[in-house]
Amino acid sequence: MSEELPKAYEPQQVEKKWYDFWLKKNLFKVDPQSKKKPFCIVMPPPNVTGALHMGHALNHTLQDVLIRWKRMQGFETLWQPGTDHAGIATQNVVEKEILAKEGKTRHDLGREALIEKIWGWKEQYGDRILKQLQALGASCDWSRTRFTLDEGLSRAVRECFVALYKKKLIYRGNYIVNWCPRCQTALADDEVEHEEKKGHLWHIRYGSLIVATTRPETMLGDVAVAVNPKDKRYSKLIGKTVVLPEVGREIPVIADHFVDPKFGTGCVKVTPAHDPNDFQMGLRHQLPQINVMNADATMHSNVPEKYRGMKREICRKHIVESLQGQGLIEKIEEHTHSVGHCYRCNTVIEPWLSEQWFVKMKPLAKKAVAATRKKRVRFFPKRWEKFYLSWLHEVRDWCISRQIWWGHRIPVWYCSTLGLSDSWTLGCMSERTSVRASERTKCPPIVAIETPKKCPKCGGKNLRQDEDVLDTWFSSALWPFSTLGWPDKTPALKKFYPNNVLITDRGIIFFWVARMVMIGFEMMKKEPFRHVHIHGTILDELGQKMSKSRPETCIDPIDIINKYGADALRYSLLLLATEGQDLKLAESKFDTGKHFCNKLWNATRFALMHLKNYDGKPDSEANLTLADRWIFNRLQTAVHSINMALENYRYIDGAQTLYKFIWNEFCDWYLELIKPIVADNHATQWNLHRVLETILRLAHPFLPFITEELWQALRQSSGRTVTTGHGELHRTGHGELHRTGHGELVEPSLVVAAYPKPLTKIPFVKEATEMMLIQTVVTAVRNLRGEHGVSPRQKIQGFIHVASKNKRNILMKNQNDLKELAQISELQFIEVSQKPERTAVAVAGDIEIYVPMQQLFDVGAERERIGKEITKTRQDVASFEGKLANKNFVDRAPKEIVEKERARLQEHKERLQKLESALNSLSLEGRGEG
RNA sequence: UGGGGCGUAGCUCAGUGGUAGAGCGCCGCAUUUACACUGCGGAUGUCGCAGGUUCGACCCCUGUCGCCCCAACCA
Repeated sequence: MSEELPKAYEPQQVEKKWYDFWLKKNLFKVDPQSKKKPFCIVMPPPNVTGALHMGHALNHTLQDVLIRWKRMQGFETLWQPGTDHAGIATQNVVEKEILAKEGKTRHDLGREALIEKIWGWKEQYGDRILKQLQALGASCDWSRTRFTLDEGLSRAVRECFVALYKKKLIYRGNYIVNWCPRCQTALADDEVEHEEKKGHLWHIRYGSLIVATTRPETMLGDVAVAVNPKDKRYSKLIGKTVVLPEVGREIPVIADHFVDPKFGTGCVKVTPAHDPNDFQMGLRHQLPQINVMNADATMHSNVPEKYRGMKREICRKHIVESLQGQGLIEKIEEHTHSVGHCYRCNTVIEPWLSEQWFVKMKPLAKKAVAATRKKRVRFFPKRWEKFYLSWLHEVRDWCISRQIWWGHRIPVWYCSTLGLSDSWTLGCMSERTSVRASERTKCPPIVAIETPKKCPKCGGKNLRQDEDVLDTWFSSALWPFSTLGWPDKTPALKKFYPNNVLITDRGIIFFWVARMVMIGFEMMKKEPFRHVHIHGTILDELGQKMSKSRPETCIDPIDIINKYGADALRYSLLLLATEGQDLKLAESKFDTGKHFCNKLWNATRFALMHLKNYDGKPDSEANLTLADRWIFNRLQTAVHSINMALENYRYIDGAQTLYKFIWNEFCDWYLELIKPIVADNHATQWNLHRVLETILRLAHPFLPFITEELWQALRQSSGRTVTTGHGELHRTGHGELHRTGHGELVEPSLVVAAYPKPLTKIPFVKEATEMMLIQTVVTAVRNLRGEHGVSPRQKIQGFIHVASKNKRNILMKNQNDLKELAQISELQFIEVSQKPERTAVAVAGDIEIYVPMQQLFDVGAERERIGKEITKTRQDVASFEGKLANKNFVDRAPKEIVEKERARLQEHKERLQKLESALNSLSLEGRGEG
């Protein structure tokens, strides 16, 4: 026997010890050569600059529960960890730091130096979030940790880019894109967040017309005014021209169906270089595109001199003032509209014309849709499937080039043999567009996995790589196979692709899930994963998303781990994680998990105290008490439902079942029942041991740390001869042996112990029913005490009448338990006629328990109590009678339902009768007394 | 404008076509006992509103109100 456990669970001392032990024993390490069935989850790679937040905590708890469960079930489990290089975010972080520390911008440093600095930063801080995941208990194979920008994954990105380019699924084009003037890069459509903003609608006179605009500063790039062809007001003007104020340019009036005659004045200024709709309109009418802004959203040199270099917001002010001065502002209206913001830095997005690389999405989406229809990819809960399909149906081409330096540089080279200047790489995209090196040389771009030595067309050696890098999500899209070694045909890739399940938040279904499915099919010909489990989003107490910009809304998981323990954090989250529903969180919620851990801790403490003299040897089931049999029945029922719950991603059901079983059955009833006898009953000791040991295995995926601590303590307490219930231990594939050869344990850990398997037939069903009867009677007596304010410890005398012979036998046989739990000193089984005078009565079904009043019970209170029960029972009886009096019900309802109602009516009638007679005798007594 | 979710006890949320559940909180009782991070007992609901289907609706259908999320449009 080891030292006794402390009185309360102290997670801080336990967690680190076991996590280190698991790592040291390589228990999370996968063996791709193993013959065991594979089970693989890839972690949604957290942002390398990130710190663990509650969303991660929930997401990784769910993954860990699943992976630990499967590992214990004997699967070869891989939980693939890693981080994402998060191009824009990471570059922003490091740029800010350099500016603060050295006062330098990235341009002062230059590309190579900045990238070097970022790698340095990554080496120093990049594993912070992974360490935090370890504190949570995440059982990933850390030896396989990958980073989207590491060498292998970069090769995968280049392979994929080249393959898609060759299939004409990647193209380069001059389009209007979402441009963040602060990050100075293009963004994909879904990287733009729209916010409702109060603004103005300025009505500006353009010669004979009045246009309405929310962005007067873009008028400098206007090339036309459009009206609806059916709009009679303006039909005469179509084909005419007007003079653009401020600029003096003559621009045509065109007719286009896009224009809504009912909005504003019905006249739209057309600025193809600064508005996506105008861009399309411009293409339809072959209009020029005049870019009036620089990359930083200051005004370009092609606008009137007085506006050049102004920020767009300032320019707007000046233009409006100038127009007002000329009397050209006809009206200013309040106008609310949604404005796009950069999802990384919240700067207002500028729609901007530039040359970018795109992925053609329609053909990819088609395959993904087909596969989803064929159930190759299934969503849990199912509704997210529709959500994802509807996005795929309307998918637009994906802008994948980013004008930043941190990321996978686009594997495209341009031949510049003719000795052109570098002008095409300048920051201003319009200039860059106007001078294409490749166009001048007439050599096509070279798209290659390896850096080319010379131009295959002209043999020129003056090659220059495209300056842009790829969207981070491009590399994330390859994650399910790039992490397994692709493009090499590794054993891991063979064994673990497709992955079994992806667990994530709905927020990245478009960004990531859909793109993985599309790219997975395109590159691997197979779905990346079979199931997608979408869990809820964590909200703060007020139901708002937790946001770094409002730190007061955030609860830091690491704080919670320090204060409550990782198991408490995990378990509390699991109890809140309703299927796919968002969860409101307040710190107080973590008490539940903490209390539960402490309960389990103390139950084990109790067991260890009472197992001190247990020899660790099995006994015979024949020697088990009713309580022993009952708890074994309840245990097996729990085993069954917890396995079912996990099978269906219903973590909350699993966690709740565990809670109820451990707290309300094992602790509240079983431990109380065995208390008086366990110390010298070998069979019960054996049963207590096996049930507790199974509980710890059952609970381990939910509560990895405390269960390991307790399981090891239990193991040591009974020496090494104890086998693990129904289980044997699994080999992990690496390092030492962890299983029982023939009952002998070598370096065991709960991590690789067998998960309790549901038995084909749940045992001791009869005993479970018997126990229920005892519980009913005990509860009835306790209720009586409670209602009369009689102390739970105050022993009372009891007389019990049981109409059914069978039930009476059961109760007689187990009267010691009954007496113990109900604190009855003397219990007599009687006929109704033998009922003593002056008693309080509890009625449970067809059983009556009479308790002599003595000084403990108050006649008045008892009359009142019974009166209340009678009222309620009468209501019940009336309700059943009403139902059964309804001919339609009796004729049409299923027979068994009608029978059930009849039985219930009978039961309640009897109960009523008993209560009435009890009240009656009390009343007589009352009169007698008076 | 379209899609989706939610509305059940004071709070946070489960739930099933057959008399409404849990945790927390609240009230009463218990104090050398595995655990006060405890035990025993109790109270608490027009299941958003209105219709419909059904023998029977919290559950299915229709409408409606409120809150939230997503997408599209917004000159």
